[in-house]
Amino acid sequence: MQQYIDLFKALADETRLRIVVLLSEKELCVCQIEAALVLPQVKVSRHLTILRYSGLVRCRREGTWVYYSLTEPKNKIEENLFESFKKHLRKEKFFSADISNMEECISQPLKIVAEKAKKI
Amino acid sequence: MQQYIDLFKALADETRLRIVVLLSEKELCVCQIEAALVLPQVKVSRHLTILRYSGLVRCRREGTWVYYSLTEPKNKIEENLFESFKKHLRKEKFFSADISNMEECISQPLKIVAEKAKKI
DNA sequence: TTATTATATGCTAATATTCGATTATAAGTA
DNA sequence: TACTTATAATCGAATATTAGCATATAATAA
Repeated sequence: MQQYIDLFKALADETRLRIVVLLSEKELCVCQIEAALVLPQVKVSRHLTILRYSGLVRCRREGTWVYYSLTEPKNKIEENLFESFKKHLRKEKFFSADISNMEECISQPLKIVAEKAKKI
Repeated sequence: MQQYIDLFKALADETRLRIVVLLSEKELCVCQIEAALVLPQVKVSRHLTILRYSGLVRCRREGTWVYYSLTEPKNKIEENLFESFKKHLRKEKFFSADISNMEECISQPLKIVAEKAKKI
């Protein structure tokens, strides 16, 4: 029971939902998420931590950069929901704009993206 | 965007999630929900109001009794999620107990159920 | 070592959510 | 009409969540 409450709580915040939709496309590092969503470092990092505690994402460090990705679904609800995100949510205006931004970001070197993110 | 946040917020509460799972089985009146979930009237009524505002459920009055049911899904995410509830969540220990309780309730006359609910 | 860069965390104020107790409403019945 | 029953709404206290600023950590470079 609690696992489902936690799942919906994790998704019931705009910043976190946007992050999750981005990550359901691709593993990303923090500065790429900041730049794609045009959100300040503290905000992104804080919500990534919450998502990590909720078990929805994991991270791995590569030098100074930390890459985040979705974890494997822990139950059928989660599995179907995330398939649903990839299939439907990404097409919605708001989310597709985020994804376009993200795609532009990942086409550039991390240093440039980090610079851009710093100015938010 | 906001519609998805609202959806997950609505489901991110134990009482509301239990109610929604019950209602995805069958239209029910308030006292049947109280009795099935063994929760006091105020609590059930308040959360039904929240679910009503979120657009997940509707109600119709029949004499003194008010019957609640799920509305038609407003988007693909909602549609898939609710199919998922009917297919998977109902089988989980916690929810299947609620559903058994509910089934016993609906086999009895409303007056008896209302009496039982009053004692919670 | 110190400096720099990328990311995380403490602290606090603002805001939102939940709850229980009480009171209100609306329909049915005597 | 008054009375009962089923359900809803209001109020205040307790608790949880979010945001921003400042600071901390961890890796790298000089």
